Amino acid sequence: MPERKPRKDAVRNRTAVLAAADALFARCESPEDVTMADVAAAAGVGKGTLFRAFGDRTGLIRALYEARLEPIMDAVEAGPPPLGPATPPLQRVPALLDALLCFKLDNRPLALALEGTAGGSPYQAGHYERWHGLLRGVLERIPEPADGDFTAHALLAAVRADLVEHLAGREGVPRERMRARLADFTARVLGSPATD
Amino acid sequence: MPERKPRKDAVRNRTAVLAAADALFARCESPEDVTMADVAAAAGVGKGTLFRAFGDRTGLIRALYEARLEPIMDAVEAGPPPLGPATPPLQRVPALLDALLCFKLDNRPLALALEGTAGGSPYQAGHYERWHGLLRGVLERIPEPADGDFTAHALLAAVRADLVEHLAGREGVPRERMRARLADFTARVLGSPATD
DNA sequence: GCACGATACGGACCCGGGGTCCGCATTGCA
DNA sequence: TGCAATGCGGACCCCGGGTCCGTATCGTGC
Repeated sequence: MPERKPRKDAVRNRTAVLAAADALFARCESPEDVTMADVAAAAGVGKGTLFRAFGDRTGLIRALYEARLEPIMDAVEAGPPPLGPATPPLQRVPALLDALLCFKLDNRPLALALEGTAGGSPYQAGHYERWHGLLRGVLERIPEPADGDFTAHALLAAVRADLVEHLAGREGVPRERMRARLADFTARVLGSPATD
Repeated sequence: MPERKPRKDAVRNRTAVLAAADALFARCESPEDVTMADVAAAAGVGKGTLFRAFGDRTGLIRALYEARLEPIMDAVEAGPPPLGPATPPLQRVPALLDALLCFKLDNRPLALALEGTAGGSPYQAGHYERWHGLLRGVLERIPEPADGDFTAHALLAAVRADLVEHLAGREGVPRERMRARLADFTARVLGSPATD
């Protein structure tokens, strides 16, 4: 498996496509009105190129998403508190959720596209597995919630892209308010009385 | 607006389509491999008829969903405790969520279809508004959760069709266990220590 | 610098599914 | 029984994801 190095034009095209797609998704109302042909055209590339580079639509979106998410994942896996692994669980859980929420607020169309495209649900998206595993692990280091597995699922559900979109986009809930609400909710789930 | 009564064959066809679609959705792996043409064929009807009766795919699914949901809605709006309006909020919230969970467990493909089809998210589905308004109203009658609006969203997110599908279908979590987990989670959100 | 195999390009093409249209059949009222 | 009005059906259109292959580009050995 010699992992032969790709041709120069191939990588150039790849990055061009990534950039074009990023721009298109950022400027769109709904992710499904960014078509593959659009992306190809915007990148000055043929559809074939696009599909060869990313396999299919999901692959493209995943690549974009991963690129954007990378810094956060780094911070989570090896960064300083409150995201990094050295953080005590009771602070880390809300920090993780807040980071996820902010990420989705900052990348609404992309997150929406990923969660809406990957086979109809985000639960086979790979990312989800990682986040869920992570959260679950942290939750299990505190005694309170009996079942870390389900709790992790339920907490992650509270920051799903379309809910975020609904609140932030449709209803115009301001960012800080959403963060506060989520923090509140998380605190309540963790058992510590927050506001009262 | 005289509300002219429909012809007899029209209503016959409508019910035939409903029945056929119901059967098809019940017997399918994923809702997107039930095609409109399939439904029409199974009902012994032309596509035109189908679209005339229901407008579009979403309309069909909504009609099916509503039919299935009706008994529960009745029980919620005018039934006895623990679902009916006479129930004290602290018991009614978990009862509502449990009912919703059970409903989605019993109608997995349908729920999946509805939440996955309606414009890419369930949040403009109409049903959602109702459930959310209801839950929010009940939540606001208890002092604990500061923001009933967000709390309602977050709790409803925990019983989303694709999460239910993921857990019950993919991971084979048994029904009673899911109900218990959800009850636990709900209790924790409501501030009352449940298991410990 | 050249020639030639390997690699990538691109856009015409295919396919499948949602949705439409209109000539024809059924209905139901006088 | 006759005649609108209403509904039927399936051929048809559109559009988007995905494929294919003749052609252009790359890059390596000489």
